[in-house]
Amino acid sequence: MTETRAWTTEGTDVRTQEESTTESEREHVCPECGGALVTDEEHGETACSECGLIVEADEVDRGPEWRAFDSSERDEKARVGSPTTKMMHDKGLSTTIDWQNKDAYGNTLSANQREKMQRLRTWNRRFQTRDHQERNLRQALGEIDRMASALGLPENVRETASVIYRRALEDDLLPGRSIEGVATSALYAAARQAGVPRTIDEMARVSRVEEEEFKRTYRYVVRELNLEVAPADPVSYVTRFASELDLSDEAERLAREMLDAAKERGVHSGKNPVGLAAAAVYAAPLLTNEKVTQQDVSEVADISEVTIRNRYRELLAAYEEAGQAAVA
DNA sequence: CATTCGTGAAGACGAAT
DNA sequence: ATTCGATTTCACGAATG
Repeated sequence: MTETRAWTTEGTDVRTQEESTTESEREHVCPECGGALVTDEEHGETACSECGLIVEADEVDRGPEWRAFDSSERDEKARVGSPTTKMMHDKGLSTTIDWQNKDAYGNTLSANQREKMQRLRTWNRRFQTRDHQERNLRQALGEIDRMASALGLPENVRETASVIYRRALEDDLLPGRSIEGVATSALYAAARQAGVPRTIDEMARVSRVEEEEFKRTYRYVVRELNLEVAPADPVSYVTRFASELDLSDEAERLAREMLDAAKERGVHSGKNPVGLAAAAVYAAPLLTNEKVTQQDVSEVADISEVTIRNRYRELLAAYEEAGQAAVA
């Protein structure tokens, strides 16, 4: 396919052999016959002008993918349009309407016509912005899907996330922020709302944005959209942490119990729920004589050992209180 | 020796101004 | 934008088993 291209002259390659030799660079010489080398930018090839040997062929071929053997066939197969550009979101392929109230011959339009054109401009602008939002959305949804799979989040969470993202898009929250960041935030919020929260660290690990940007964007999105995201329930982390630490069911049950006791006593207000969950997952095995170090829990939960210590003191206190209340 | 515990300094965050 | 209070983290040393 590529080898024959050097000899064919069909398609949009209307330049003659002489033209291309004069306008192209010829710094190199053909290794086969010593003839001048010609770079054909349109087909992404560098070929010898004498023997046709292709020296470089792995650049982008901008020529047509079809071949035509006479002019009628060419008319049939050719698809027309301006060259594409990366400067515009739609690569310049969409309709544009001139601002001047002139027709194609330069004549001024009637008032009636002018009004019509004004309406057309309005609609055309709407289609273009809609178009670019569509692209934006598609990329974001792809990202949400990718991260959701990486985090093992179920389908309904992805749907919630995409709804949140759409709202962000409609409320013009995107300018100045990355698609990635907003997508990550939407997924994080959705997971929390669905009661299957992931920690900020887990999110940041699968996201393509830095943790700092992610947190900033998340706060912004929540505030602007008035999202109601209740503080995560520590209990929702317990199962995951417990299984990663190979805890017994007994210990896991105990951990939940302690968290419930703590919740009733309002010990958890203002504290990082992850830290509380970590403390419970550390404290429970102590009571069931399983060996789990603070360091183990710290690694699994991404919480410092100090915080585990602080929380678990409070947790034990609350649990004992609750226990005595139950006895009394 | 490993693990746990407690502390003070420092950073980060949200709220209020 | 700054300040303030609460929380979390880090680094360290001491205590415990």
